[in-house]
Amino acid sequence: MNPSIKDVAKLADCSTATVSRVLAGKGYISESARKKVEEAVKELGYRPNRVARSLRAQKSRVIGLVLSDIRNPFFSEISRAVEQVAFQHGYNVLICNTDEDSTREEHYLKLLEEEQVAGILLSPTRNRVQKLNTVSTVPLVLFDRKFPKSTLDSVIIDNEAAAHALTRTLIAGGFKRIAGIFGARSYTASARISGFKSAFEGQESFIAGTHQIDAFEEEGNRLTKKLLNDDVPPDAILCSSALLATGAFRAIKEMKLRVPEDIGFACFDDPSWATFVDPPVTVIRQPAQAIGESAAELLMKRIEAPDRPVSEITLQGELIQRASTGGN
Amino acid sequence: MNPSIKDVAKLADCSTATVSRVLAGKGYISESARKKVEEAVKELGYRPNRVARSLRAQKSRVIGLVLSDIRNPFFSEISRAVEQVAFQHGYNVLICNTDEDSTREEHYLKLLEEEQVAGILLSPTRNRVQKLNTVSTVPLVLFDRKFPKSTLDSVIIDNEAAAHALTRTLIAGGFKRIAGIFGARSYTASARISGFKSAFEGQESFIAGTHQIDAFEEEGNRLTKKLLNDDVPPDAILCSSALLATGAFRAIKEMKLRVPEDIGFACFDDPSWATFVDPPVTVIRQPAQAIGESAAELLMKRIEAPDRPVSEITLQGELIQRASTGGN
DNA sequence: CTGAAAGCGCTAACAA
DNA sequence: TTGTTAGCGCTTTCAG
Repeated sequence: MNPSIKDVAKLADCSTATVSRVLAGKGYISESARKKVEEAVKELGYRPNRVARSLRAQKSRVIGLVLSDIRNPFFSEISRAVEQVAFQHGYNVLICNTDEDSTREEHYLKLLEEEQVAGILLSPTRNRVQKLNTVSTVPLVLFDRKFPKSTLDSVIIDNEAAAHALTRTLIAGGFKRIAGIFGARSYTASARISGFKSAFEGQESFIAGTHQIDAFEEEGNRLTKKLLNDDVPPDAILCSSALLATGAFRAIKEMKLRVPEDIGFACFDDPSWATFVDPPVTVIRQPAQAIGESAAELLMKRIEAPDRPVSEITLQGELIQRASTGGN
Repeated sequence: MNPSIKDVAKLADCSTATVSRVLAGKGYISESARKKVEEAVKELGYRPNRVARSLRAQKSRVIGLVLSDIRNPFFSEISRAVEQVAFQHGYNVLICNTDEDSTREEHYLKLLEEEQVAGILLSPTRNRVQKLNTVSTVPLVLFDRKFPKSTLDSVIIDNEAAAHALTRTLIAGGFKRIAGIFGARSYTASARISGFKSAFEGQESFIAGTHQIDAFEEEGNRLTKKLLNDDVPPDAILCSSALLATGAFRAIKEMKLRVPEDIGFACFDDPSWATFVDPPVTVIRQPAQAIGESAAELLMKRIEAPDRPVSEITLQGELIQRASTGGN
């Protein structure tokens, strides 16, 4: 058994309250007492039991970060930013991965609340608002995705504008039949689809299809092959995430098509390979770090002031034009 | 305030002990009592406080997974496997990201222990065994990396054999001056370096350099550019991880070199882009899923039987030969 | 079959 | 400046 505060008190010949005060560094403590306690702590290798502490305090210095896909570099980037901010405020971050599975999301949300975390950062998998009732008592900030008219803090990018710009780049490159591949039903997907669609207004190009699938690499690969084997295949493809794009770009290469001559290509996120494949890929880079930081800061504020007004922060994606969209 | 077990007991008109028994599903309970309690639970939306439970039980149903780099797909793959196994055994997984920073590693190890997790899975950042004294009381299983002569369970791949095979492929492709880029000091790096070196025995090719750097994309990029700008640059590069490889391959492309004509290339892990870049890259694919599963299973066993003998599981990497190593 | 009571390790009143 | 004490929410003897 690990030593408890009692053991320390016994060794330092004082009460547990004194030990506690020394540890917390508050209240009045004599120099001699402090010294004795510190020695005892060191000698026993004492470390406070956070579970007891949390039970007592009815909260902990831990926040939960619920990611919909840990393999998505966009989310890992965010998690690093979150950790950084949290650390500065004295919080620790525990990460949960839902793999876009709303059952697991619910499970983790419950777990985190039952673990009495101080707050939760979430990129919700689906559009079902009821879910969030399960964590009603815990400060919660949404990032990357939000709900239509929710009363929760959120940090997202202007997905509609970004999708619009990306699609327009493809149109400007001379592509006529553009297929869009988006993640499954979510606020983000809807917004991007709006932007995608609105980009065609008053243009000669048209939509060759708007697809929503699970945002996994293999799904993107499968669908792309299917589309390109159609009787009238699209002449350009837009993917709404790095994972989808990886699968799609692989499909294009597997089918020995040339980009942009045979097929145009553009995607969200800035996959690690986007600059060194042939040709480099036009992308919307999401300010992942800024998103993570803002979300974490918002959560810290919400924890400290649960009744503050709701903030909805919208950041802008950055269009990076490369050769895959032709034109220029 | 969330309802506590007392509230449930009051509403169900029984003692907290009865509620607890119903919840745990053990001990003798009358049908009528069970029903009343279940109704009360539902009505109040009661959810047990895990912190209190853990404090009482002196342990939790949570295991910690400490990753050295959450952005590395190899680790995210592992984390998914770990979660799957853990779930089957009724455990939840909390992920901590150290970014190869041993201070943060230590921090998280302490945190997890203080949070009374049931066990920890760790890919240790550095070779300092003392560190692990800080978690001496918690069941701990190492994966991906281990220590020379430790008394801890571990799951790794045969890094020496894998590096040997990968290097031999490069040599067979006719490359003469091969540079190896490895992650910073770790058991894994050492083993791979051994395999790298031993591959040259009795061969005409020789080592153009054995480099150890932080396993980040930018580092790989920087070093590769530097190497290729040398007076006598290497004619092939071997990278010991996907992240390093991404940076290195990007450097090669940025310098407009042709692979394998100007420079040979091979790496560990199987980056998502390895099949569709020009040319496809020869790799050692690590059985990430198997590693994660084995490690998690080992941990489950260790938790249930703390005194069982130490297991060291070694899996084999798979050589996937593609065009970047020339030959054939 | 059920309830009373103790106690996990810690902190915060309150008293001294 | 320090100690005593109560209690966070839960489970688990031990009696009944």
